[in-house]
Amino acid sequence: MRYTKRMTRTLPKKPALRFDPGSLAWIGLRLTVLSSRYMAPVTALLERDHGLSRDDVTVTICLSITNATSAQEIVRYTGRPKNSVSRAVSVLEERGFLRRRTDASDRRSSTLALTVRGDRLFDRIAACFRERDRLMLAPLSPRERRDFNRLLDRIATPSAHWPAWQDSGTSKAKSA
Amino acid sequence: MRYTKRMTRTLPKKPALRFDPGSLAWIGLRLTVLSSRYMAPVTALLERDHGLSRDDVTVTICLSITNATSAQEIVRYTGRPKNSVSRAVSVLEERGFLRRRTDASDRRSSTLALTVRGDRLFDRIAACFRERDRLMLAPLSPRERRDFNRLLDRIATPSAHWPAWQDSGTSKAKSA
DNA sequence: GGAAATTAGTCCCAATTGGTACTATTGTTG
DNA sequence: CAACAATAGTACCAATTGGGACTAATTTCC
Repeated sequence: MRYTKRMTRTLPKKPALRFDPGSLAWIGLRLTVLSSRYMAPVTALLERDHGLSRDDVTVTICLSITNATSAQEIVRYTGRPKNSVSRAVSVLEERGFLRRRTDASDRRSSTLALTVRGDRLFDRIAACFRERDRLMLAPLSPRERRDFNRLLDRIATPSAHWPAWQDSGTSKAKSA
Repeated sequence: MRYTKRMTRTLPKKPALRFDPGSLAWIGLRLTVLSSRYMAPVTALLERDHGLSRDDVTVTICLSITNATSAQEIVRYTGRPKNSVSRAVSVLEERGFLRRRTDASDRRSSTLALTVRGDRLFDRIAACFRERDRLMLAPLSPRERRDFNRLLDRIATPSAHWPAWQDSGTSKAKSA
């Protein structure tokens, strides 16, 4: 199954997989590849057209589609490092996309809320995602889409409580 | 990293979603969240226990489960920047995980192949992924797993040819 | 009540990253 | 075949990133 060096010039060589995709092997990796193919153009476009970093987008979305109202909650929900979230919040505030109000009941934290401009920004972000969703789901029939969505949900919901690592026998020794 | 057993005052507020997960809304985003919950512990563990960067892992996997034999093919397959791939290849070579041989038929490029040590490294990487897959698929029955896998494949296969962006009406103007 | 521990958020800075320019080699065209 | 274009891979370096120290506010525990 090796490529012969000769024909490599003209063909847009596509490394074939060495395992059966019909099997469950590497399902998480394949899911990750899919996710990155899905996201790359989205983040590229939002960066190019609106100067938004990945975390800017994450924070904006998080404030719109979850009930998170503080930086800490965004950190917990997204798993991003807290200084990155902090930075994104500052940027979004400077650019007038969100307002920060010190929480009266806990003056360490701030209550975050998108401004009207922030809402409009979110709308544009959401449009990108919807467009991308449409592309992704194109190969499936309406019924298959519902099935896929249902199964995805069954997997994704518990994922919030997955252990960081279920410490199987893997040794901790750092190999030289 | 456990939460304190007792959170008397501070409720472990979990930002609830503001949309129906039963609907198809935000399916790509949910998939991305799942992917990052899946991957984060894997990359953390491989970094901690073996000093492997994300790209080191990517390259090792790519050389094992695809037919890629050159840096360029890895670039094309993974979408990673070529200098990152180049760096990873150097690191893996220095550490004795792969061997680089100048391609006789095109002396610009090198033929890459994992060494025996590289194969063993891959085995350890693969074990991480399998463990993670097991966790991910736990909520599904055998039949549902096959269904999910089938639908994922139907989506993921064409994703290799998705356009970077299908230039919908979105303006290119950078909003002030 | 007060010392100690915990938490929200910011700041600093070393390490990583990835765009771009560059070298070397190969392909292409007249 | 000379000149030019394209490609594989590396080097350079500016920008981004994220770990950890730090401040301020709050909770816990005695």
